[in-house]
Amino acid sequence: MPRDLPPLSIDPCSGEPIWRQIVEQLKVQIASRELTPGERLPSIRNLGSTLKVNPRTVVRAYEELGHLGLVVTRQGQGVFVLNGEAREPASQHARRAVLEDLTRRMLAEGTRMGADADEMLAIFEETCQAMQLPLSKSETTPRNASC
Amino acid sequence: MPRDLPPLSIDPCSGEPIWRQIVEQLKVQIASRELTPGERLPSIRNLGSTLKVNPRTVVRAYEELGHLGLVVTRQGQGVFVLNGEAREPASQHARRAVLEDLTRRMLAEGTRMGADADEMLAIFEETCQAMQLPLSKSETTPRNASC
Amino acid sequence: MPRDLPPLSIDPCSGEPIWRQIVEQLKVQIASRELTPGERLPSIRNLGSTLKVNPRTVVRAYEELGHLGLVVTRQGQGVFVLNGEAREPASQHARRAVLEDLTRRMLAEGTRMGADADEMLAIFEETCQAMQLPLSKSETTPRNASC
Amino acid sequence: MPRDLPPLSIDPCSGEPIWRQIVEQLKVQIASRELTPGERLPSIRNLGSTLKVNPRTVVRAYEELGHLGLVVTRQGQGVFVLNGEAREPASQHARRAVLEDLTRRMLAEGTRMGADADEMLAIFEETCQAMQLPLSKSETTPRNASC
DNA sequence: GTGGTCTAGACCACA
DNA sequence: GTGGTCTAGACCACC
Repeated sequence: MPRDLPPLSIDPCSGEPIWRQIVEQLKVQIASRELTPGERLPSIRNLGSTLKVNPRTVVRAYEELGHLGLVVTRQGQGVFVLNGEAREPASQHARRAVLEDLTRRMLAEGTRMGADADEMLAIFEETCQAMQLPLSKSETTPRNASC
Repeated sequence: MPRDLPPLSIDPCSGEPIWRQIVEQLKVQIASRELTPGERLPSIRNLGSTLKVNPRTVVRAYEELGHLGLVVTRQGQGVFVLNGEAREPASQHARRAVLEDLTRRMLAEGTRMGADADEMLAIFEETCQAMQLPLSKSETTPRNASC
Repeated sequence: MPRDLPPLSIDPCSGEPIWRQIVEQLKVQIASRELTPGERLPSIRNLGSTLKVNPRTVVRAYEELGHLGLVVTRQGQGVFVLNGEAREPASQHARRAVLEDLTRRMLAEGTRMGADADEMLAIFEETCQAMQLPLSKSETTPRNASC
Repeated sequence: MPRDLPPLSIDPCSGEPIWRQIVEQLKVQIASRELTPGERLPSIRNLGSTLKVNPRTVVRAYEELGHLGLVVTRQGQGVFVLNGEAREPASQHARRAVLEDLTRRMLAEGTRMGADADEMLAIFEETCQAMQLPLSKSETTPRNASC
């Protein structure tokens, strides 16, 4: 008996393709362990009717997740989340390029909307916590007040 | 005599539309003050031939920057960077929603590629510095002043 | 089965760009509820061939309506009229500035053509009625109820 | 000795051509008698330097006003406002078509920005008053309070 | 010189 | 079927 999976929110009016919206949200859920390795994703028909989108669109999203190495399709059984540790990580150099680019875009968008770097850092740290990605230098732990 | 403007790198094979690639890079350059308020962007024809893309594609990008409130076009003169301070910022609520989403995506992508939260925080801070967005960094300043 | 949509009249010889003519007429139709919220606009290709203009020109018009917050496009499905009530109104101050300017221009043009204020007021009131924008008209209701 | 003429405000960033902005504002000033028949407009060089625009642009605007029959150029002497009564008015039918169109656009734009018909009527009446275009049914005059 | 408009047509992505 | 992107080129308007 499959547990209730975390919901997805789709905006058909957004410029972003629906299949990509699904991919992005599932990527986040997998990274934050809301979807755990070995777990089965909702069936294509099921998710399609839940989100009120064409099943073909769901197929497109699951294919993309497969290409990214996050899920695997077992014929006739369904689509399953893969174990992250099993995948070999990208080179640090490649990671850095991608992450710098994403960070630059986030900072640019935040700046455009009037946020400063501190505000964005706070959001960054909170989001790490919310996604259960621990930061080693826990700057929110109490420091000896008596010092 | 116009100064040399920072270069743009376009990948026509990437799935991302060329005009959007231009927008993203110019957004970053404006946020980081590589392009300063009042400065003129390269002319449409000029940038088109530099990037080897159709001038119409550049027009599309400049229009989008105009809708984002980052540039204005003065007829017959060119397209100019607007002063960010003049724009009224988005509500903190709206900012937060957008920035949380972008951050979640970045963290998810980083996790997928094998980075941990500390590595991403380091990249975040370096990128802030590189884009000249100062952090007050109170959490790294010594706390033992009273010690 | 889509109903017959109200016709548009385009004058390619007018100095006004065709896409802007389309925008203006659709704005009026949306304001007067000739096009109701949720309704689909004619498809780009369809309207293009109807008006004998290039589909790109129609795209330009629909994009502008999107930026004005009057329509949204759903990928692969079409362009749909948005619910006006859902949009938050502009500040009264901003409204006033724009409307005063438009009114001044209308009065100036009418004066130039030999109309007086009463004639223009009559046209104003009739047009309100034709567009189904009800006036409370307290100033024309009989005031002698207590007499 | 020419009196100080009412100022013009030009926005080079607005999409509207500068020469048309000049035309529109002068049309309003002539209709409201801020510029009286027989009066001389500022010289082309003068207005060009005042508004910081190319003198050619001013020429374009004055030409248009000439075509509209609002001013006349006397070689070597300047550009003069014509007497409105001297022009024969357009047919009522033509007037009506133009004014209805302008009114529809104003109502559509106001509706988009969240104004209702009463608000727009109030602005209409105030603007008539500000432009010295008297309305015969003076709905703002006091009615017998004792009734 | 600058940007803006319109056309014609190919190709792709989305649902 | 829908809309989105890119190209190529002509022509105009603006300053």
